[in-house]
Amino acid sequence: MMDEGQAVAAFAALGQEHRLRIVRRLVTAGPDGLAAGLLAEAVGVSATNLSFHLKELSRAGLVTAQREGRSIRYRAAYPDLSALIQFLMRDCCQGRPEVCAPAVAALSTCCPEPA
Amino acid sequence: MMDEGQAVAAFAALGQEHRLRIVRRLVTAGPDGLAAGLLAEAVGVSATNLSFHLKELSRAGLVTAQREGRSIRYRAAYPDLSALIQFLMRDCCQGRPEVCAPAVAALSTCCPEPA
DNA sequence: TCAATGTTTCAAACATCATTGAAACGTAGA
DNA sequence: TCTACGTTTCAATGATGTTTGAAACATTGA
Repeated sequence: MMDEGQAVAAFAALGQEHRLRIVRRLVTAGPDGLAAGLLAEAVGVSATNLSFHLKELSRAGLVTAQREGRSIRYRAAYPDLSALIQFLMRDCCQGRPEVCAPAVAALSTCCPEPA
Repeated sequence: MMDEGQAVAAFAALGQEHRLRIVRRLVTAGPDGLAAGLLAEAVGVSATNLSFHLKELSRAGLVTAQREGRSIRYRAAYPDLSALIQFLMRDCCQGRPEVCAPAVAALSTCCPEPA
């Protein structure tokens, strides 16, 4: 269960153009993730700058790193992204389910069906 | 459909302790929202500081304002919050539905059933 | 019209974040 | 062991964000 401090850190991490691009690129890359070098190219930042942002995202728990030979492979931390969404919407249904139903509907159409 | 710039602004707005509290308090307040004065008390910031943060949230499209006598009533912008969540998860299912299913499941249990 | 209330604006001080280039680090292959 | 490669660390700079208190603004009721 995510607490307020973690959520603030996560949102702050996502509230930066390059970092948001990094996360989205990793999300679309799927569980295999992507090496730092490829990420830098995809996002359009210098290696130095990418490293800075990855450290930030890592601190926020939004990505994970794993060395692989000379490269370092980064992956989106899917469970933490889910937890973040949960946190934001957690309280919204208190007595008023209609309020967050649109969000649920939107996400449901994104994925065929939870198995 | 939310674009990258809007999403960055929204996440940055949420990535600050006081602003996140403001939004969550407004989310739990439901469609009736809350007057600025009550918000300031609930969140624990000065009126001046609250005003600064509300302007930021307003710029990001996350809250709306409406004057009501001497007070100004603020409300969470539910559609924009939904859009933000959609944006974050939009691409995650490309060939890999299992990746964002947990997020969908989490939100589904939060709300009984979308009508 | 005056005073009281609720909120915002402004300017100043302070704190935090992003970017850059050079240097260092770890790994792999010759 | 040497060199090349991929990545991170460091220090310096510039840019942004946050907080504060005083003043201004809008609305209401006397």
